[in-house]
Amino acid sequence: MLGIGQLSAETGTKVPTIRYYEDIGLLPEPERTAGNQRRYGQQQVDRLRFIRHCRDMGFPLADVRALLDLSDDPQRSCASADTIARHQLQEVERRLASLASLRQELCRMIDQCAGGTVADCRVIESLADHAHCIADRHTTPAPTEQHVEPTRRDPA
Amino acid sequence: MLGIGQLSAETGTKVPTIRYYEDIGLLPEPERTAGNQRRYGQQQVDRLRFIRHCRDMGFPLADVRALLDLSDDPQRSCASADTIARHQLQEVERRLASLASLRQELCRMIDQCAGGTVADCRVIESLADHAHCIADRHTTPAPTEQHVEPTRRDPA
DNA sequence: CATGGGATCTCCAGTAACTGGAGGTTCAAG
DNA sequence: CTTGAACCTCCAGTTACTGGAGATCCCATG
Repeated sequence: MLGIGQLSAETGTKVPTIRYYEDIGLLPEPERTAGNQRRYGQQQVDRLRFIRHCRDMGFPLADVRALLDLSDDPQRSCASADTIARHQLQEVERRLASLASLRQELCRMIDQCAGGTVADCRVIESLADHAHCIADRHTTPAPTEQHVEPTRRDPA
Repeated sequence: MLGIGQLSAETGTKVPTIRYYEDIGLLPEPERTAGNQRRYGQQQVDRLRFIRHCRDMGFPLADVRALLDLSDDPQRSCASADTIARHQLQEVERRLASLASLRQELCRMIDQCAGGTVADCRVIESLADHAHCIADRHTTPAPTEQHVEPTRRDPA
């Protein structure tokens, strides 16, 4: 049986995070010593590793929860697991694309910076000027712009 | 002069977000009508566009603040703007790399899913099994693992 | 000039996914 | 038996917003 610190070291998860996962019900309440300290067995280690792996793959905790429920019941069809993974893949590809264009724009900005004063700094200018802006939300004087679905909130 | 709703439409920024930026001091307090409603001029529009563009580029608000301070004072050297941008570029490239390997792993998972029950679902298994895990944090029984710098918290 | 409905106001609470600290208790080595 | 590291609970803070309640304002009609 491991203490919470050992579990933490074993899985690369911070101690408060483990307690947090327990609070929100991702990890079951573990056994306790007479003195009220948590003790974990191999099952918990595996479960936490599963969670971490999911998180590393970019799954939000809600998806992780769904996946855990799934894997707790091996009789069920794996269709939903597949769906979640596919959905996640789409998300990842969306982000890849947007990061790639972002990188391009950053490179352009940096390349053009000659190192003088801010007055003629290309970086600042690029940031202020939306002529070359790749994303077209929030562009320039769009006359009749409605809420085109912000799409904001990829915390990239 | 624009009302907050017009500014919102003009820049693709939600109204509460504009007020939030004002609260945290990114946007100066605007003029008000006799009835206490905010009115914005072109300067504010530009400033908010600058902010949005920075955010779209992935700069955290702290960096945006630094960039704004910089651009408010055109005499200063643009070295720090350049530094911030370069730093951001590194970050972007780091994320690109990690997303790319993530995509690979997701693809592998999905390819192998034969569509049966969870018991033999490759997706679930992949998530549970760390043999192929690309990231090596939180891996398997690493005997002496110290805090190798979590590196977690790219909210990808 | 009255009125009504949409836009705005402030304040507060909540989101995700943790993270950290205060103040107190327990475990295990020496 | 002592001592110091690890652990406990509770709570507040982080980032970057987002949403709702309840009250007020603006302005285009009638």
